[in-house]
Amino acid sequence: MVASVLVELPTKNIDRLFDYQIPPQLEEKIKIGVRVEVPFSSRKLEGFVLAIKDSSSVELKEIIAVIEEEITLNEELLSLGKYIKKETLSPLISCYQVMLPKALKAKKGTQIHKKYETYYRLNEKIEFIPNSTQKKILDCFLNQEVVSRKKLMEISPSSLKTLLTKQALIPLQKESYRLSYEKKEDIKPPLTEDQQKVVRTVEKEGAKTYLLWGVTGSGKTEVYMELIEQALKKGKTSIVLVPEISLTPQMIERFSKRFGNQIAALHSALSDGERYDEWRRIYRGEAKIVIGARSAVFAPFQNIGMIIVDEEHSDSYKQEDSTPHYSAIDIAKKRAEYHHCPVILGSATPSLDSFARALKKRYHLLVLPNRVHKQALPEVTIVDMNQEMKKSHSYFSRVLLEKINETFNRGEQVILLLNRRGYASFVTCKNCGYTMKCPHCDITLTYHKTSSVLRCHYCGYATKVQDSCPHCHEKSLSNLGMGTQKIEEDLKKIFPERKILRMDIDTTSKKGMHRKMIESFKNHEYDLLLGTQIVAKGLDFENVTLVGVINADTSLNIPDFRSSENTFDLLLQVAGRSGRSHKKGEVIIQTFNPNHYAIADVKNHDYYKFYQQEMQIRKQLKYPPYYYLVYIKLSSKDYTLLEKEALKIKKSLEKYLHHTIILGPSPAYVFKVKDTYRYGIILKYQQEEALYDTLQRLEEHYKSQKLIKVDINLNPIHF
DNA sequence: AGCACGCCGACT
DNA sequence: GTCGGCGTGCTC
Repeated sequence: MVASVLVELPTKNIDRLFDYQIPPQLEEKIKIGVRVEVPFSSRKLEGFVLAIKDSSSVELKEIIAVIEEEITLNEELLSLGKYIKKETLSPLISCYQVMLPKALKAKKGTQIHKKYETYYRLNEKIEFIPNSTQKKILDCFLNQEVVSRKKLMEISPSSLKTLLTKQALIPLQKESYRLSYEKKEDIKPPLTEDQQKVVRTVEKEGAKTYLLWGVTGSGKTEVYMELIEQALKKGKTSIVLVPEISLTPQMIERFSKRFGNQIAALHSALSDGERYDEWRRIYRGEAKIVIGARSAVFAPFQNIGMIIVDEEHSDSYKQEDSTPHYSAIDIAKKRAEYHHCPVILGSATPSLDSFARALKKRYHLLVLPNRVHKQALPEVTIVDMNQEMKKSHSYFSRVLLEKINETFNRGEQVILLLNRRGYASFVTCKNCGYTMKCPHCDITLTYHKTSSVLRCHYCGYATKVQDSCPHCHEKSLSNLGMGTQKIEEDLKKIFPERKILRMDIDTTSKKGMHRKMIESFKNHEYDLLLGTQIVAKGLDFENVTLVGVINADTSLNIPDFRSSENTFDLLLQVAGRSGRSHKKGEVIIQTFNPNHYAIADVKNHDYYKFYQQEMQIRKQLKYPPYYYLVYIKLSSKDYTLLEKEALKIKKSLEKYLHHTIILGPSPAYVFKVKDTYRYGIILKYQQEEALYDTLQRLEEHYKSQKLIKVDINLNPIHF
């Protein structure tokens, strides 16, 4: 017997099947979908068996071993991989690789395995005169005693090899880290009428995609849990997707209280061994509910009864950083189709895309218009910082300080948001808050320090940096910035007798720290929680009655057509942290753009009004959901070659795509990374028959090229 | 990704 | 002329 194996090479230039002889002792274990180890040109590789046949036309080597007998890609996942390949123009192997945890690479029976990486140190005994590339490698050892293989390979694989044969470098193995996780049990409250109505509708309507639009504090999680319970009663499993699991510890806690060890949580803090165990529990059907980030959508369940995507507007559901660039929401819908089950997309601020579909009845719209405890949504006050800055030179307005003080005196707690999204290099006026934008794309211009030029990285428009503001003519253009640390210090000076807790990447990076901080704030060990986006989402503290936003504007300045949407979402979400229980809540939003609709519409919690205004702009400027986008990223170490090739690609795209707007090539937002230059081409289209074939040819043509890399991202989030 | 093969410049 | 550096191509 012969097995056709899709080999797992890290590069994409091999994405095809190789035939192997199945040795008699493995005949029973080899099935379609299993992961195997095979010899491949003088070393071992892993791969997936995709076909079994009687004979082959070439001389064959034998399969070495089956890596994991138990967990295989079933029929559904095998066809899902092909679907992803088609949708994302990615190599098939990468589509299967995203489905299974890396931990499966561990041999069967390994519970905890340590991860090692190759490093090198200098061999002092060897002396020779290096050439220039070799010297670059040796220079890496000036500051460090050991340097990773990865880093040296980036300089020059062949020179590294030469140095190794000369024995100028000595290899050694270094260990990486791992983490852990826990669970407990509990009870449930009765559903409100609104919640019951939603549950009944889903029961009645069945297998559809639903958009659950529920205001903050309306109890979406209770609805999710009820729907999952219904699925459990029918003997079915459920998948719950959350944006970034480490940011939603409260969600996991509620689920584990209700469902105990029926849940499996897949989060980034799991060690490979733990992740492996969770996957086995899922595969064996011991776990019935999976809660996890994007990749949990591939949970290998047999009979799915419910798929939930919480905070569906979150950009983390799209895999942007590596191939395949898939959307977990699309995969969820595809899997739901297969299993004939509902998909619930939940949010207080649905993405424009989803809301537009709901209005067109392509999604079934479900609404939770009220908060659970009949509490009104918090009152929002918008503070014009243009006026404030003239009076006091502080970034705290007087009204914010007053309100903080009052809240403290009532024995209640405060959350302060420092909106740090968008601290990129854009130029803004300190006097009037004006930000330089591209006249063609309405996108914030990016400041390039080296050439002192402002550039639009959508279309390539460039202009010299002026020294005075074109709006108010003051000489006060700058790229401002302040950190949570500075604000924490100032707050401590203003309220010396109060306890202040700072939460940002710096303070929560340590394992378990985030959860611990949330606990202690909940227990009122602190009066004020100061943080970045981390404090805006999913947190539920009943004693918080004031939310303050120090700088609502910064995220408006991100050079991204979604910046208004992202700003509005963030503000509405953080506002929702206030007055969630029986006490009335308030929100103070400080801004230099009090009339911008992304800020003004937060005052009345008016999602629909914001939606309508933003849709108009999207229509005018030809952005989604009116137009589809494709981002083609080109990268190379050779700048001239890249520039030449980018223009060539544009020309050829123009030749084949007649109903598409082609922007660029323009330098990427981060133009040069590790000596690699990056260009981008953006496509905008509504209907383009030739698109798929053209992009496929482009991908095909460049996939074996070493000097130029082409990365195609359909419906991109970031550019 | 590795490794062989094969082409071109520097040196016994 | 040969040695060894680096680009090209193949891997069941």
